[in-house]
Amino acid sequence: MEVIGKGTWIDLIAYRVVEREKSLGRPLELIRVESGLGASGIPHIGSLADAARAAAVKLALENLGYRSEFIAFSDDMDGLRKVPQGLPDWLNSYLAYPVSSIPDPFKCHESYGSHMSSMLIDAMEKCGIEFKFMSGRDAYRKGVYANQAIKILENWEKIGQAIEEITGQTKFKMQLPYFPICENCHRIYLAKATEYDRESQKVLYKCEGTEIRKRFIKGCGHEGEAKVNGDQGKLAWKVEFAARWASLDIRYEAYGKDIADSVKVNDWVADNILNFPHPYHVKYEMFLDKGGKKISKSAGNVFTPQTWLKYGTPQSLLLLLYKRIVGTRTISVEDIPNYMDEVDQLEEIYFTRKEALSMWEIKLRGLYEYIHLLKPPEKPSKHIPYSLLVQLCTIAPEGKEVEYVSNKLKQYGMIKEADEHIIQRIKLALNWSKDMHEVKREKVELSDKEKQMIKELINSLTNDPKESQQAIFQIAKKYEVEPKDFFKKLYKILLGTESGPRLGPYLVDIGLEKARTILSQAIES
RNA sequence: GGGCCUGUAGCUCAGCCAGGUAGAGUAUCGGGCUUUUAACCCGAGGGUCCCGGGUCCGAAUCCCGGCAGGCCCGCCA
Repeated sequence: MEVIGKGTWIDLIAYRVVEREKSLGRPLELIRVESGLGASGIPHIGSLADAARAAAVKLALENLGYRSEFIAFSDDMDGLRKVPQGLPDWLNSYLAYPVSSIPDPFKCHESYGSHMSSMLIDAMEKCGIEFKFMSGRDAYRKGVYANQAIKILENWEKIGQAIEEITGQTKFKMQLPYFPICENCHRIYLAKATEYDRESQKVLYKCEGTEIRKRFIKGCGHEGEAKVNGDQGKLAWKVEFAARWASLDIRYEAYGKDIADSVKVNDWVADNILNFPHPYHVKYEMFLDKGGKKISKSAGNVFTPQTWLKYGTPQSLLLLLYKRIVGTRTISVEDIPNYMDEVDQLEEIYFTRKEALSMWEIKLRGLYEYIHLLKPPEKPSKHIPYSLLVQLCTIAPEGKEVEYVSNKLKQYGMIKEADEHIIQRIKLALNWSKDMHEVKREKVELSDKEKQMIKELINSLTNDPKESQQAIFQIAKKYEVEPKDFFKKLYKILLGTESGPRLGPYLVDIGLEKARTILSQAIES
């Protein structure tokens, strides 16, 4: 069997795009792919997935020998329909405002919309993804798809009929698929446009109000007109993609199953009204949050790419997104160690298995190249299991974690010197350990005898791990207590668990001063 | 009402989209670490790949039909 590109699903999509374009007879000088960047809420990992995968298809097309471009398109003309959890209440007074007209609640960007887009852009940049940015507002302002909008509005009744046939929705039989921004109250969606004037290319509207998310929002009653060629309003989603595809010559765009109906309608509009064969599509399932200990406890905390990057490398995040496209993915911070180790496994395969490969290995090597955006490193890095780093971080004395962990790694003979790469990994594992592997010391019930034993231990601790270890046994023997039980109590006090690392070395590692403090506190309570 | 996803070891899941010897982590059990019970290291057991048909030399994987759980859309975008 002949392998396409790097052998992954990404290559298969690129291949199918090219084959389809050939059969349509369209020019192949430039194959443009697109991804929409949501601008109305905090970008989820799923938002990054859409963009990262489109970027990968672009790379695959180039790898197959075609020129390609990836456009990341910010939907910043969309109105705010719901204030995301965790954002200030005053945003409620901006409901139905285009997100590009709402002040940035974080005060660092031009608008609410640009703040949200910039969070996604930040994640893309951290992953090394290259893209060409476009803003919806700019596109409307410059009249980028004025011609398409005019064609759509001229045929609005035909389209309304098609929308009913495809989705059962009858709304657009009674109004234009165009939402003017009310020039009086500056909100979108509330004004109903029922008439299109071909001569002046204007839409006549009345700001009546509408139901958004089961809540009726009253309009201001203003009657006005909006010029189609400009940013006085926007096309409804049901037709907007089509206009965008046709004017930007988009050949591929993936979509989530939540907007499947809109895509169907847009395909019809592109094919039948705009005479632009719709782009090749792939439908993907949603990402579902599984949450994770501390993370999910704070309300309204969506799983952002930034959250992932706090614990994992960009490559581990891209692995999550590129591994496969089919099927629902549930994501959790608890999975990150697995993905980190899996990246190392892929690297191992990439650098050791270069010939006589099975399809399986070809795919994995391809996957490794894609998580490096087809620019894999020349040499493998040092592999240390993430779980080991986490464990070392968990027992590391506070404030000196990186130093402690790198010293341990040296002792284990795993590294000679802690370079930048290792230190980075330790920091990620440290974040994970702090948030996910929390040491919770609860009050431990102690008998007077046990208190006495601990007091004696405090006095017998020395900087020699062996001596300290022996001290525990000697004290247990002296008080005629099973060493086992004494150890249990000590673990409980120090780590909140019933078992743990060899205590002598551990006590020395955390520092005698600190060990004594913790033990003294336990006696006092 | 329409569409989609999932079902694999006790548990959590990978493998399925391009068919080729059934995998990992965890739990369990056994062994190791010259006074611990290790969170460490080595090893073992553990499977009707949800059920039933079909295609194929060959099916966890592709097709058809069930069963069970979940998700999305249904006049917001």
